[in-house]
Amino acid sequence: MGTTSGAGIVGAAAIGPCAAIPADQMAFIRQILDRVGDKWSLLLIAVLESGPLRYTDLQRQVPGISQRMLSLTLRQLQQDGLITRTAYAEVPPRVEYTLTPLGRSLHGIVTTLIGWAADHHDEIRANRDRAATLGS
Amino acid sequence: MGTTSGAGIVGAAAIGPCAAIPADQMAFIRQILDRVGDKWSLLLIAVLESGPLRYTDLQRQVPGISQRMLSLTLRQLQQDGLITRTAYAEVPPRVEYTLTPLGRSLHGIVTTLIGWAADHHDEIRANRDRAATLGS
DNA sequence: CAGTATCCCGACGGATACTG
DNA sequence: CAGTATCCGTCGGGATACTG
Repeated sequence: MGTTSGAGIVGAAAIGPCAAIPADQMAFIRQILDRVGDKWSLLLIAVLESGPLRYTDLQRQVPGISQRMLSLTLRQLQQDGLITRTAYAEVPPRVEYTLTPLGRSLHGIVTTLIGWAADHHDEIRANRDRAATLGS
Repeated sequence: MGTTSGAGIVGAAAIGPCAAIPADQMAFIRQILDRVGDKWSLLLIAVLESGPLRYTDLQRQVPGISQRMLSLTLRQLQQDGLITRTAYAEVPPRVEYTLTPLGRSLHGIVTTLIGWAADHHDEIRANRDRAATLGS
């Protein structure tokens, strides 16, 4: 599918006003979304943008993440081939995590999403507050 | 995408190899991610791309979503100002949901993400399977 | 330093039934 | 048609303690 699938979806939707995304595509969209849309993946990818980071560095740069979730998320990302883990056999053990090319290809989207969040954060906040006020 | 703030984040990250995303930005990035990264929001936005849809249409076009989650997600999206809800006082009640301009601005990102998912789905699958095999 | 192991709670979300 | 109400299971994920 390469660069065609994305356009394929758009194209399909453009065929008719009610053209749904095919059910099978829904399935793997959800799979990717589950991985990418979890609480920490995107944040870790965003933070890894600027270069390799060690376990402790990641923990420091992503405030609020627990050791458990850091380990878990890193392993998932690694298994999906989005990051690589490199352990150096040294006396104080050192492990570095790096984005793979695949991970870097996602990073552009992450950056865009973060940019969108930054741009519209205030607007969304306002809408949310306004809805809460009207609802009360 | 972001016209100003996004560049700001990128710029900040570009300052130094270890420059983290500021903690306060982390906070609202997480807020946006929580909303956008949940199980159904992106799918609903994707489906609403092609125009207004009614409750039942949405339920049909997003296979697997329960009435409960459809209602809940729609209300959240509405409160955030990403979609509008229009009820027509007719004898068979009719309600239409539409993307707001804000929602449409997100939709571009959604499409990109879905395109990415489509493009790299096979690759990720392969990586995942390979990791599972090696691990056993 | 770089993790793993265990406990545990809250929410996310599905199924079902009911309503204006 | 367009929802709401209720019940209930699953599991994401935090806190804490321990290990190579």
